[in-house]
Amino acid sequence: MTKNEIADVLDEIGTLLELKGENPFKIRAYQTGARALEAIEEAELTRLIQAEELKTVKGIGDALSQKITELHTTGKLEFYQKLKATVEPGLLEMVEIPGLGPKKIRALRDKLGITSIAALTQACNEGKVAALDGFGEKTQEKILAGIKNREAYGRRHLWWDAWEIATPIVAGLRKLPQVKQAEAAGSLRRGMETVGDLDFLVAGNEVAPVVAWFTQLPAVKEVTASGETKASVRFESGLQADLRIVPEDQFVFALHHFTGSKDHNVQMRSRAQSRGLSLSEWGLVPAEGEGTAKEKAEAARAKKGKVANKITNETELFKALGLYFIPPELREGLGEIEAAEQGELPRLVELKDLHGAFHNHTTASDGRNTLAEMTAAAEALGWEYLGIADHSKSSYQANGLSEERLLKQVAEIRALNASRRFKTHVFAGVECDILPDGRLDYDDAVLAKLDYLVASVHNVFTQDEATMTARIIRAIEHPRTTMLGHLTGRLLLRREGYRVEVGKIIDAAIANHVVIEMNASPWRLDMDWRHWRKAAERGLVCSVNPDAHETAGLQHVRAGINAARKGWLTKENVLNTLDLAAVKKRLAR
DNA sequence: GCCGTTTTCGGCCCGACTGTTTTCAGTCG
Repeated sequence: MTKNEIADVLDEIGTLLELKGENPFKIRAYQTGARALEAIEEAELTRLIQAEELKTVKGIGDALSQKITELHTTGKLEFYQKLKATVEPGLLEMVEIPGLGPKKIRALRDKLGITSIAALTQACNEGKVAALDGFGEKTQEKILAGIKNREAYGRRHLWWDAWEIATPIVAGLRKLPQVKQAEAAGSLRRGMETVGDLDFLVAGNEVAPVVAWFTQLPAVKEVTASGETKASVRFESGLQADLRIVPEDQFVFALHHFTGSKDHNVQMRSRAQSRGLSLSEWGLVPAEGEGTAKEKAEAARAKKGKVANKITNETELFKALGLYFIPPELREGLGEIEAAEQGELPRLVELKDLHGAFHNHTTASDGRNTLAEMTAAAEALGWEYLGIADHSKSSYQANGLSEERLLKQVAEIRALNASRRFKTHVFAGVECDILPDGRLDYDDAVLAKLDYLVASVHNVFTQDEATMTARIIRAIEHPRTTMLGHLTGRLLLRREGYRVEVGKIIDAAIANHVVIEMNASPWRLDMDWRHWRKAAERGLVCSVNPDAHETAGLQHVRAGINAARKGWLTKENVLNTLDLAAVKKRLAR
């Protein structure tokens, strides 16, 4: 079993234990263990298991170590199977209905014998649920609405789509006279590849006009809540958004809190606690004494107290806990706090570091803009160079280029550069299919005419993991291969990637001086950011590639930079931060 | 179930909101 599959099992064990009413801390231990596991590379996991050192991983102890080992070696876990047999499968589905948690689900099962969503729907319609102790009319309605919306609104959204909606809203909020500061927090701010909902945060004292502006936005389809400090809406796409308005001196704490992630916040609070402090969205206050953290923070503000008042931005908040500023993208609870304590946080790559980008398509294959249009767009972005890489001949469906058409395009590119029509230099490349046996799609004589080559898998996704891995490694070992395209072929929210042994491919890429791309298409963001930190430490070079099929697609490098930052990458780790002269030198190797 | 610059036992992040309640449990983030 792969580590992600094992992590899924641990998460499910956590949910099953919840449904059985187990100790909440035990449940959390399984969830923490799952997160710890996801942060380990596949090969490293194998090594740890063989060396019996799994217990050295923080969050994994005796029990989890034994269970992970069993899952990894046999693909099964007796404990899990027995546990699963004691909980009706329908109850697991019911957890996804908003407003229903383990306690209520158990009450429904114990008192009404409900073990499926269908039975639950019927009981609600018959009014039986409202009659239960602890339930009522509102709860019954909410459950029915939740069941109805589960399909339509339960899904996540691409970061890019969420960002396009959020950006003008933040700008609009900042223009309101009542607003002192405004940010979009949450997974959007952390640059996650997909976003569940939007969290807007505003500093200001007047609530009503801001809420009114927000709930009357043209894109709003439905206002789901509107209160004294908060409003919630749903957009046409099903994307939900919360707006919170807080006093100006609380803004920084709320911003940090609602940016998350949950794991990061848990660790930060734990750290505060070990220093005799209590951290919440209200402030950072001494932990001892009477009252909640909220009351203490309010008291501190009322008398212009020291702790809460001094901190006006996140840098100061982190500093108060002995940490350097942690960029939002790193706040996943994956070691960023330890690194911040040691002063070992990387200086993350930024959008403005890019001098150009490889892997872009034109009308020659399946792009929607011509070579000249794409080059003009790159010039408008201030890029020194643009790499063209249209599809190769085996990609019939994408109008892949025959040898003749490819060589014609190379000649066109050479002529365009010679004409000095654009300031942007164009590199002639190809996105070359990796054939099912790992060979490339053209003869060496043709490939020798190119400046660079992106090797990608576009067909026969069904090969088993070992075969696919060997196929890709063979392509990496080809002397003409510059970089590997979309490592797994995944399409976010639509299609899983094909199965590959990522660690082996990373090893092969490093050994052969092959770059692996961060495909910046918002649907791909492949290779996944979770692999990059360790891969880059071992010497792997990244290229942030837009995979643009039209001029607007070049902008997608923004999403790629996000993902690269989540992977702890610096400017030095990214090929296309090099200037033109340096890139030419690198490609000539 | 995990973990330990006071602990190998006794803790484990914190608060808002909702709906159901006369003081709070459950859910959510």
